[in-house]
Amino acid sequence: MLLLNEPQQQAVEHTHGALLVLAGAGSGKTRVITSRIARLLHTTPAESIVALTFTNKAAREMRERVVEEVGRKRAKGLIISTFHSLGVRILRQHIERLGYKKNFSIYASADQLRLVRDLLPQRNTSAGKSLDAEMVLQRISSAKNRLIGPDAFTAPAYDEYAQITTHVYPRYQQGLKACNAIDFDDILSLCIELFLNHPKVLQQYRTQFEYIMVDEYQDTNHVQYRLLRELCGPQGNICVVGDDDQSIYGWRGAQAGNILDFEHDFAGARVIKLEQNYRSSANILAAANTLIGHNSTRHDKHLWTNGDEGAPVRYLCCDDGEDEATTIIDEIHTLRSRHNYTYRDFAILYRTNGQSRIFEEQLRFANIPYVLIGGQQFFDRREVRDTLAYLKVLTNPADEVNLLRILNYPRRGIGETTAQRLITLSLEREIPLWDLMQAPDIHTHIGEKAAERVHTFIQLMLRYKRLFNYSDHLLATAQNLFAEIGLEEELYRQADDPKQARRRVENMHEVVNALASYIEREGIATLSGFLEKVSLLDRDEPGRNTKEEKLQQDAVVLMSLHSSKGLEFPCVFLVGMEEGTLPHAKVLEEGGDVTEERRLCYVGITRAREHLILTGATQRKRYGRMHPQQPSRFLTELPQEITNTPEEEPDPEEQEQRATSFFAQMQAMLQQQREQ
DNA sequence: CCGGTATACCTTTTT
DNA sequence: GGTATACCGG
Repeated sequence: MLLLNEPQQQAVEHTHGALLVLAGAGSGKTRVITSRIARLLHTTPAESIVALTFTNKAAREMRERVVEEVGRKRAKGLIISTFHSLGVRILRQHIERLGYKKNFSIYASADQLRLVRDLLPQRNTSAGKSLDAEMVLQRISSAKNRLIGPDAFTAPAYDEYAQITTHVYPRYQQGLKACNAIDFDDILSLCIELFLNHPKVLQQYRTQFEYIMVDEYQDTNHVQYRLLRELCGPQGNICVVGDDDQSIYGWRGAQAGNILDFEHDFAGARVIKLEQNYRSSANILAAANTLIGHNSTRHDKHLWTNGDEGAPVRYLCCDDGEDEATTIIDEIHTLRSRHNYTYRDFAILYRTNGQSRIFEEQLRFANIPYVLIGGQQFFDRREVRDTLAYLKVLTNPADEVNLLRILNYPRRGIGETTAQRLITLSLEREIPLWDLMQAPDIHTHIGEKAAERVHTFIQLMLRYKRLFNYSDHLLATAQNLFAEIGLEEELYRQADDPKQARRRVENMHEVVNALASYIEREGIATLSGFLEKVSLLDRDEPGRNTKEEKLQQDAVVLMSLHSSKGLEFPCVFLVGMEEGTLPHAKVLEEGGDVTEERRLCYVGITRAREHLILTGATQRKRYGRMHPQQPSRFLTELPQEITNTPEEEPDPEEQEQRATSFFAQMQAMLQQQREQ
């Protein structure tokens, strides 16, 4: 085991009071955190140590590292979780004090949108376009992140959508409450509300959480900052770790100011800088330092290494997107045979998830295994949402957004008209939909035929509700339910393309698999427990245990720059180095923050250990049309030798590689033909 | 009430 | 190039 360097050691030993660790990329901050936890465990019970991260993946990895260091037994009881998981954990215990029931649902984007759409006035914007629910939702979300409630919300005159939000926000919040649901932002803001209104509850947590650690502190937003303040109290032992140069979530309300202000926010705070880099070659670090030097407001840091110069960083300018992909595949073949890399040593990083498509196609064509991280959220896919909607309603019948969603899915002859009549009646009588549907006299309002169908539907739901409550066979019950309502058949019927249908059915099965592995992992498995996990977007969970996934282990990794933070790879391809892509056009148009785009690029560069290759194209297909592209401004901000490199003379060895890669392509092609 | 086609609009980044 | 909504005919 390697020794800690001097500043690392200091950070580990400073256990009392406030501590800020400014940890440059690759400076071993995870080791500091885990060593620190290990050290605390000598004197403190595990339950009083809390470590907060932003992603489930980071939390899981941190726990694994701690377990490696101190053993499973001593790590037991440690609270290592995301902010949101901790929030839900707190709310599960105390939410009744805030007027919600314990079986509350968590609404993520799709559910939220549905709710907002129903509340939106039927008029158009001044520009004549129909109202965009997402714009309203954005404003609600950002208000909640600043702890501004529906009553306190005010709109500047120039912001038309904020004006609308003034009316929608209060009703949105009422709507959530009526559905016994909270949205993502509520998870944290309701915790604050709880703490402010119930000091005793807060006191209980303050006493329990003796040591608090926060990873990626530069990404905290206002609510998270407040939550930390509340939890750690005036004298708290709080240790935050972060790097302002890697702050890339400003658009989500993260305040890099939190890390810049830490010293006077928390009295007597100690600051320790970690600048020695253990990850990247000197060439890669030079690129990183030069680029980030173009940002002005930041804690001054300079990464250095004892290591070698390493391979030169390269920039490859390609003709178009397809050429970019095949160029990278050639590079993978070359690097792999020269350096004995495995596929998982390679990562392809891009600005937007949409860029993954072309790489997927070409990798598949070249028969190279790959894994796609992130992308279209698994749980946002329609068939998955439909499947989950059933489970949500069965745990929380007040959840009318999802009740209406499944009322006529699969088609059972309860159309829009009937649904509207039910809604109206429910408002008139002030009875929840779920109860109304069981009323004996609804046929007089919606007609005999419709009433009959509603009756059949609600009887089915009631029956399964009982089964889920009283049967031990969670999994079998769910499977029976989906079989009985004929979800699979519906998916086949709906899809116009059999391939697409198969994918959707697979996704539906994946939900069942996720449920199965949840049951396997958890001692006491409940439907609501499962839904909670799902809502917290633990996107690595589904299928994590499937065989396919295991077989694919040795695979090239594809992901967005945002999700690459915290990871490292021997070989990194940073693709789409073009104006409009990185930096993204949206940021440039809206006069947004180019420095954040620069940090994003910096994050990408610093993921690389040995080989870093930047690529871009001179033209690219956009919305199906070719469009000329300009090289990214960030290329001019790198050391000159990277962009000046003339094409190398292809040496004989390389030519041989080309031949090999051609051979591989032929093989792939033949393989494909055989499959058809 | 349903399923088909026309069409508009679009793409950041994620807990 | 793809997807979500709008509208129309059965």
